[in-house]
Amino acid sequence: MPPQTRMTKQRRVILEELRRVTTHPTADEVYDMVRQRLPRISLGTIYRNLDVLAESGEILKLESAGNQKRFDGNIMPHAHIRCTRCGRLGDVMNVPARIPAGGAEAEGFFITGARVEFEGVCNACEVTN
Amino acid sequence: MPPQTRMTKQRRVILEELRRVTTHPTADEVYDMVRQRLPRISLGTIYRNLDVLAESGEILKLESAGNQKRFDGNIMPHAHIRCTRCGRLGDVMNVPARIPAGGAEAEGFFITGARVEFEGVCNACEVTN
DNA sequence: GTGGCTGCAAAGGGTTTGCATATAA
DNA sequence: TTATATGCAAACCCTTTGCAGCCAC
Repeated sequence: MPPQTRMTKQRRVILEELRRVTTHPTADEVYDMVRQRLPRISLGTIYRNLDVLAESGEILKLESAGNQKRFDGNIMPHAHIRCTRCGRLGDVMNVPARIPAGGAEAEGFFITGARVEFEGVCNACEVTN
Repeated sequence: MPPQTRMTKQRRVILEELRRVTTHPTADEVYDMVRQRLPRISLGTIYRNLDVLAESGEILKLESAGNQKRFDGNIMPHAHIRCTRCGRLGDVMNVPARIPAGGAEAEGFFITGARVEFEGVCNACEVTN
């Protein structure tokens, strides 16, 4: 049987902080947020809990472009918009159905484009299971 | 004025190898490919040239999900599909307009989903220019 | 009580960079 | 000739991991 998980103080606070914001923080940003309530928590614990919480479906580990992974306490499927300068990730609630060539203002961003990425399992991986 | 660039042997071979394949290699995969022709090239040179070539628009640095960046010698805009197991990135030429709930076989992948990511510049970055 | 969890620190993987030398233009 | 590019190696950033002690259940 799969190992049990324990709702430690650290895990609970990480989850609370992630649900409190809509900013899709990186692991070190979560670290800063949580440290204000649990000053002795370690970055390793942050990473371990983010993985556990993503694994159990309580948060989303965002498979988005960019150097650092970002996390989302809102598990409802929704699209994101990424700032190509600073990497900030915003939620997309209302976006014009058509983005004109010059760009469009929406969601606190000047939107310049969109990208579709399909995902699946390639034949090579399907064979080797 | 911007600094001039020189078409060195290394840069030319990197570009040729990238145009020869449709596999969207990572930097270290490019390294392996190029080393067969230029055994003394260094990984640092690979990274520097991939950046220069992407900057000048001769190749694409793919802003895709995943840990490692991937590069594309085909600069025509086109969508990609990523293997969630091994990270392999394929070109999307023909995909069913509708992916059924169970998934669909296409492009050498078993496609399970798709993700849209908008991109632009956030208000904070627009202000600080 | 005990197995999962923590803090700490070291290691890991991918990428960038400083420097002396080589070379395209 | 000379500024750009190279090879090498060290540094860098983000993330993962080994370990001894701790604590949720």
